[in-house]
Amino acid sequence: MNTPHRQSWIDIRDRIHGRILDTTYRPHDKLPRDEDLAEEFGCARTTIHRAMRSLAESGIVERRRKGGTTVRADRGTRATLDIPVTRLEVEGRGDTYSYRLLSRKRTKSTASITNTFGLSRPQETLRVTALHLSNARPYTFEDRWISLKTVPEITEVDLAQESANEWLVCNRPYDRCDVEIFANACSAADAARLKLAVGTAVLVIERTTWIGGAPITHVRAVSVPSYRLSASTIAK
Amino acid sequence: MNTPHRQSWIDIRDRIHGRILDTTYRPHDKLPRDEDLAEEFGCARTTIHRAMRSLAESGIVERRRKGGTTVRADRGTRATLDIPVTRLEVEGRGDTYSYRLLSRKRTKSTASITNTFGLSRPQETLRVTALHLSNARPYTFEDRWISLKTVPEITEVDLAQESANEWLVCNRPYDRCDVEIFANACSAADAARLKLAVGTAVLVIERTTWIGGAPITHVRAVSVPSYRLSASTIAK
DNA sequence: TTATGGAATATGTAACTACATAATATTGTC
DNA sequence: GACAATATTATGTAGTTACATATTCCATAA
Repeated sequence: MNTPHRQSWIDIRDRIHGRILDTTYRPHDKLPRDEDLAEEFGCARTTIHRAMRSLAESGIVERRRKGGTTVRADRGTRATLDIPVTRLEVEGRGDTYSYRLLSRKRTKSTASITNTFGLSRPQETLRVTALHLSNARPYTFEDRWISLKTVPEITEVDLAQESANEWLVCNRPYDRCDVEIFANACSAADAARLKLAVGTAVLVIERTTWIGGAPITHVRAVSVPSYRLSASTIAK
Repeated sequence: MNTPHRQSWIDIRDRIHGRILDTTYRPHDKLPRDEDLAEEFGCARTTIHRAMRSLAESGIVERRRKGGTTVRADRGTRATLDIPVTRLEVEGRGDTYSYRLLSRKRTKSTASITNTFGLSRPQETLRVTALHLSNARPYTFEDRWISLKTVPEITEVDLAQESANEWLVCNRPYDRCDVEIFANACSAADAARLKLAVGTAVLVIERTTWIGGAPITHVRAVSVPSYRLSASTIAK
């Protein structure tokens, strides 16, 4: 009698992936329909579907209704980046975290920020600059703009005590986040705050978060030269 | 008679997310069991499961067998980064891509590369340096080490014609990829290759890929100052 | 008190069915 | 031949059932 043999979607995924690796299916090729693969592998279509979703999420194949599944030819590197809350990042290394509020000012958004927020006219914002320290040494400087229309309560938060970042993370979840990462020569102002030489190469992370289409905050975070982002993609 | 009312897992996800946002469920809190939520929302447990997996992938909740689902308190920013193949990135902007092989040498891995590859002893490698150009101007310089044990065929590829990157992407898929991103002051050698002033701030992306535990390649890619990585996380 | 070894339990998932949805393909009309 | 309406089709997913698996918890033994 036959063994029902429950098959794991991971095995199926790896077998399909294997066929892409050994060029049975080449870039631009169309794969068989889920149903045919299911029959071939002797599993349910849902299992094929689960495997395919994983491959699609990894950027290995592309799936379209009615269009079928094709092997992507433009596959680069796809990695999931985790940018932790600075305090936890520092403490996670066993270092001592501290935080210093540098400035806090109610102001209208500049043209650049207005544009980043996708608005047609300037809006009232709270601009906050602050320094995150690791073992009492400057670690990350942040220059933040908070929309007072979206987050009016921020004016009542004691930002000298609690970083805007953490207050927002805990109280203002977002449904969209844009991130930009680039290298920059440290300006005189940033250099002074981070105690670096002017022109030092620093990593800048800019983030803008939104909720329901409304901008919450935009922040430019400049970190010391030792700062590194890392990611690892392992097939599950 | 009652309407069966098919519910989407996306709706369910948003409702659960909403409860996290409005602090019905707070960081560290344990959520009800999937089965109870299913009954409450009037849907199947599989639908709750699908929604929960999405929330877990976004880093919003943490799930453990028997342990249940908890709201993460250490949530930072999680973004999926796509690092495209350089040629496609340049061409995608409508610019003209070109490629120049600078050097190609068989050599033993240095201590640093040996360590990166997770090996105990040096291994034979092919070291390749090359320049990617956009509109005939230097764009990215890459310094690559390819394991000759894992990829012996690379010696037969005409790397003056085809970039090692693209050959590897098409012929040597990987199941693990480590990525590191940081800012660096351009060395004299890198500056000459990219036609930049020494010390210019540049973004460096280091990647190591593996297949079945065996190292394939390690590459250090240095890009011109205008280079930016960007990512956007939109809740599906 | 400390191991340890087995229940109990919450999540994980495979199979099956039925239907939803988005594209594409086809047909009909002008 | 151009275009719009319609049929077809491959993937997407909800619901159900049944079982798998990882932990925690607890009872028992050392």
